[in-house]
Amino acid sequence: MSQSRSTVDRLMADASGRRPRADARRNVERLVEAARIAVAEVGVGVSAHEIARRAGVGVGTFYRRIPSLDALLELVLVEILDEIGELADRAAQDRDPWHGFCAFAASYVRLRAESCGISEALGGACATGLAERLERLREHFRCLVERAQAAGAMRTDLAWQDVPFLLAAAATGGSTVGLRAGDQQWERNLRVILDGLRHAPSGQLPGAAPA
Amino acid sequence: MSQSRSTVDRLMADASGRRPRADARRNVERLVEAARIAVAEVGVGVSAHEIARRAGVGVGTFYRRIPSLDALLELVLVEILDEIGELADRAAQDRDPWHGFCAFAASYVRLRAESCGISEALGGACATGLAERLERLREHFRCLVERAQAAGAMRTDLAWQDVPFLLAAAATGGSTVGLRAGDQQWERNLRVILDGLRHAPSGQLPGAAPA
DNA sequence: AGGTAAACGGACAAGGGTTGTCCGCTTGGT
DNA sequence: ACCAAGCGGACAACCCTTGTCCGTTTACCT
Repeated sequence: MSQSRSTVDRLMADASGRRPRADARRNVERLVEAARIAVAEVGVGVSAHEIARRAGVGVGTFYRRIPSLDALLELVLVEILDEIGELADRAAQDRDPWHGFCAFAASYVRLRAESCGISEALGGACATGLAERLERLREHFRCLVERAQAAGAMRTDLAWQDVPFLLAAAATGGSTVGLRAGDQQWERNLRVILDGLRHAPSGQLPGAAPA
Repeated sequence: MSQSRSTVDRLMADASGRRPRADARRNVERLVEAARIAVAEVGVGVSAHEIARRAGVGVGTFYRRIPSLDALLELVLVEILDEIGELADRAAQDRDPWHGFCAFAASYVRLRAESCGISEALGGACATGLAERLERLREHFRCLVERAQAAGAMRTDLAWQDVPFLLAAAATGGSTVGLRAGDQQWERNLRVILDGLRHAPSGQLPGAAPA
């Protein structure tokens, strides 16, 4: 929320020193919040009109304060990526490496499962502002995984680079073969994957670690 | 290939008894093959022009024999779903339930990983012709999983409905946090997941099995 | 209360993508 | 050599997108 406040402030910043009208600020707040929800529900492909509609304002109002649709989307995504970064920081300070890793994994998978926009942002090639965050995130993954492996809690026949893929996998929801995933499917998936990560390997992993 | 032949034959079938010209048949073959590759590489969102371009023919040629883009896509998808059904049949006849399950899982995940169109077809709400195949496929999953569980090879705290989600998860490829998956990432994912499926559970799974 | 500038909403233009058609030209088969 | 079947791709029609513009409304200040 504090994040969201500063985001709104940045958008409201005006070249002239004039203080903006109260309804203007309220509408920008609504737009940012609507964008956040829409990105989660619809994904990064959401349209400006759709966000305006959800915010209960016209498109004109959208474009008065927001430089472009892409700018708003990047704002929202960067905000969430920074949250993920904080989660990783906290997990890295856990006394128990395995417990810290599991805690982070759960938060990460949950965020991915609940916001398809974040999954897309993490998955696809993306804007300049995000690339920097992704690099930090990779560092976090490396740190958490290697610590858990060093503590003997995680199998060592896989590379830290495998773990982002496995956690992305755990977040796979939607539906398959006509079955619709419940809200907790990601937790069930994650449990199985964590069990697979902990136990002794059943032979050499095929292929090489991703670069 | 024999599948593909009959598919082409169906498309070439003409109201009048006239035998079609050789170039016409060749072009339809090329179109079906191009559609298959395009569905794998691009997904079910591929356009008619794109398929024609890949086949090296004009759009006019596309629409002469093919009733609609959707019809062609469904044709291609049904073909692959039927292949998957055959794989499941074969796996169900394996003497060793766990080995049979693993063999099917590997083929299934591989197909999903290598054809994003199939993943989409399995994942999304879909056309009438596919729904029937999905139902058969669910039956196959249930059979394979319950057999492996009855043999004591697979943990029993999860439902057969969880397994399609886990295998869909294993097929997750593309890229995450800026890392691009190699050709064998799905094999590495699957290995970890299979290890997680086999071993004794680490407590009750959260939530309920998907309906 | 009333004046005024800021803000609003949504019709609109412009652009890009889609499916599917049509017709002048080419080519395979007899 | 003939000619119908087949070909290619320009084209129409449609949909959805982003972003602009302007007549109307509204918050704020005196």
